[in-house]
Amino acid sequence: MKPFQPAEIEAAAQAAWTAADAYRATEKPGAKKFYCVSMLPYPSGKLHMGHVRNYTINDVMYRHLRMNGWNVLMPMGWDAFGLPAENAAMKNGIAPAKWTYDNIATMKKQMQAMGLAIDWSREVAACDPGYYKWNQWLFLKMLERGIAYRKTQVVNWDPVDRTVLANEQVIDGRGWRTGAVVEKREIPGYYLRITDYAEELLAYLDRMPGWPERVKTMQANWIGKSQGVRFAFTHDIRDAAGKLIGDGRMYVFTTRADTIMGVTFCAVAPEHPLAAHAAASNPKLAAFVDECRRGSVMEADLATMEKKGMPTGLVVIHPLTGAKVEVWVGNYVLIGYGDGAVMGVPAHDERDLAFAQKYGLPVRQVIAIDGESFSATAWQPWYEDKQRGKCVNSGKYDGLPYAGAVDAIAADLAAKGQGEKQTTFRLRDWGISRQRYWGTPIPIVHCNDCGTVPVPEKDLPVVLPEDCIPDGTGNPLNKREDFLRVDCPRCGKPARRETDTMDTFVDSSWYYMRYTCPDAKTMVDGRNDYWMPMDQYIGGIEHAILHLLYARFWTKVMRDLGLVKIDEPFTRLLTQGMVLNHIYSRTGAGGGVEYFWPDDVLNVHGDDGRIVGAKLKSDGSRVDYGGLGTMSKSKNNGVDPQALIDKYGADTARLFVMFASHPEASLEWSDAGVDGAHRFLKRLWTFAQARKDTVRSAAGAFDWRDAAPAVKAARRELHLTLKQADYDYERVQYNTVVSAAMKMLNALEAVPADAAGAAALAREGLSMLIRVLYPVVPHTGWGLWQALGFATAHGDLLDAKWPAVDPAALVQDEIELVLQINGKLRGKLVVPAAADKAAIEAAAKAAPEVAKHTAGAAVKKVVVVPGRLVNVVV
RNA sequence: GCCGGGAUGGCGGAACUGGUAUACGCAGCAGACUCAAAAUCUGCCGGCCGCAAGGCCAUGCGGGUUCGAUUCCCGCUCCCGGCACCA
Repeated sequence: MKPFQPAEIEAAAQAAWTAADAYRATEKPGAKKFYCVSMLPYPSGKLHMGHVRNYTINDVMYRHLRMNGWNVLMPMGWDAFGLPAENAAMKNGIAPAKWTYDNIATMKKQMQAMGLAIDWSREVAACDPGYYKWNQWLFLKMLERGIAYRKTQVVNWDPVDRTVLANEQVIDGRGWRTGAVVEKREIPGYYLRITDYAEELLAYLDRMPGWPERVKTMQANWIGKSQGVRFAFTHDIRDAAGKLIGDGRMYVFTTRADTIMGVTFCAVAPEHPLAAHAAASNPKLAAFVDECRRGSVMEADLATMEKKGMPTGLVVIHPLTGAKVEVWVGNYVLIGYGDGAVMGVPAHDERDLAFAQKYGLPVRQVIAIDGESFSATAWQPWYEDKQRGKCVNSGKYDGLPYAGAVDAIAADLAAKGQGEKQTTFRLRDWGISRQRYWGTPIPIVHCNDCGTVPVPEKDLPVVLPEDCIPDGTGNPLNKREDFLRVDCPRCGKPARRETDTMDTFVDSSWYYMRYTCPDAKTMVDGRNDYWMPMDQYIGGIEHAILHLLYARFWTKVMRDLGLVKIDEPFTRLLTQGMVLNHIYSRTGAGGGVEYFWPDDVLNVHGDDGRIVGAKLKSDGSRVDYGGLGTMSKSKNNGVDPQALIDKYGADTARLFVMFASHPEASLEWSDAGVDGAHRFLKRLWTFAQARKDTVRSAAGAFDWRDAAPAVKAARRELHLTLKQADYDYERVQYNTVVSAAMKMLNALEAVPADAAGAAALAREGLSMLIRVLYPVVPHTGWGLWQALGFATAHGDLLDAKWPAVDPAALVQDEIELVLQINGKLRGKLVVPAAADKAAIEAAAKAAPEVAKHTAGAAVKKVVVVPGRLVNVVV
């Protein structure tokens, strides 16, 4: 008997697939096509568990659908531009290009070792000029149409390295390399008008039944459509030249126009013209404005920082009451949102109340709710309740509910020419300029005479030099004269190339279309119309908002340019959960943090059983427990899939990752269980080899009516389990598909080998089991299919027909119902399968358990759920 | 802080539309085989009480709806993801 040797089987299976060019997909008009894509990986060095999980899900889907007759395409590519390559370059002195290409080679080899059904003829890398040329081309089209435009953006500035920092490079408000306090700085950059598509991006969410509700909710909230009122406070504040600042108007936006009568102060951003005006004659205020410039631009930082303010000494006039309202500078007011100024209504906004209490500002109640009392000092959530309140202390608006008050107030503001209703979106335009080297060059030339000039289409691509090595002090392209020097496309005089590159989200916004026609002479061609929209997209939940929203936007722009005929790119979306592992660290005396590999520590538990810390196995010294987090190299908590593959083979790794949890749930890593997965494969292999001759001899037809009772029971179990597995495949719950395969083997093993029909059942059962499990463990499936001689009967397993449930195998004469009394399980009831409700009720009333537990009390009600249970209520 | 999600035995998890909670596997315990170990096989395996029959409790915590709640509703706790320059 041939022992289970994964390395040998996997090599043979992969060689066979390669020889047959088994995964090359072609456009077959008329055939039912299925286009499934995994979010393309960043080539960080080696595959990690998240990749293995992602691609295995995709591969299982591919093989299952292909066996069910679909024309399936599964491509792969590389998100090859990005910051990590520059970081690696700084650390190792290797050019980002070389580092990236080396990583791609390594990771491609690992994917091939996993046995993934990838059509490699369609491979795309974002750093290939043949790809990013089309980023540049579409950018120029967007410029022509006004979808792309230039304006200032606020960035994190490291004053020591004199460079722009990514949010990731800011730690506790300081630059990660220099430790210098980061400053906000305004610089020019290019934006894409995603806000022009906000309405459509929101509306189409309702037409996307194949997307998880949670993702659609997140996107809808992110787009954040809200109705409100934009209105002006007037003033007579003039600059040094005597000119009215802002034409004497300070605009604010509010979604709570019904509370305007409760305004007791206003706050403006530190960069607001009124703040600048006041600061010019007030050194203390100038110092405060300067202080506000420090810190990062991250929203999470801004939202959690201490709210601070300072009075400007300026007043503006309330548009409805005519009252004077103090203007403050607030560090929490952002110049980039709306008009950079907000109204303060402490009585009905929790954050305004905190601010008012801190600085002794008045609180004025203007909304009341029947039955609830109001306190100007203690916050109650109902103060913010739009639906229950009515206006009070609001003059002519008293008694109006939310909607009525908003309408009346908006009308009065409009009549004065001081305000109007407005729909706003939380969504902001997409800033794509990055002051970094390793990305798609933005195809713009700066000319002293002509200003910013687009590169003509015929000169594309603007090729990125591949031999730069960044040193952390800014974009190395600024030192590359051969790249910088160019003649102005408009006037022909010497000019200078733009050195900013594009956000890597541009690369990932349309790569899945280039897969369909990687050699097209245009951005996409007719092949794209065959494969798109994508039938199934699979990737991490962390991409639920940004990447997916940008890709949807990009698709709509391509549609409006006539490049594609679709409105949405992804029909079905599967957001796989994160692969998590414990994080252990220790902060050294110098402030540096050292991370420890989870296998090297032992947990220390607190009284409540929670992990409170850990000890190093090597010397028993204490390390801190940092909770669960995504596996990452920087946290030193990654599990190397290659080690699993080397030790057990790819199929064990695939089986374990699929079995460990539901694809959409996060997966808490644990080494235990990998052995179990391997043991199961070995058990299956051994069982099938032992039945080899039996299976081959039982090729003829068998009349199941002649089977022994144990064989009939096992056959019923097999077909029931197959039915369950079919359902689980359909709903992409692959963990229970694996369970189903295990149950099938358990059922087959339990049948006595000499029972009537045992040989026929072994043949039918193994043939079924191998096919059901094949998508998960294709190498083992391939090996067994051949060993049992099925190859000649069905052709190659990859294109073998999916097994069918035999309804006759499921039929039974009697069924077992659960007997409940007052909702508690008290016994079982066996009734004929055909029994009707009345018969079941009668049988239940006659059951001894009922007499015992009701103790003669009158039966009030009997609930009968056919096929499931009877509940007797007394 | 805001938005989204999660919590089920010692562990990973299952339970489809409100209907037997803990399928399947891991770990553990006992036994078989073996000189022995490994491997393999068989059995047991949520907690408490009980000789047993059986009973009670249990799906993060506190309430509610229902004949019946892991599932629906309200209020919490903790954890995870995202927050626009990590990808």
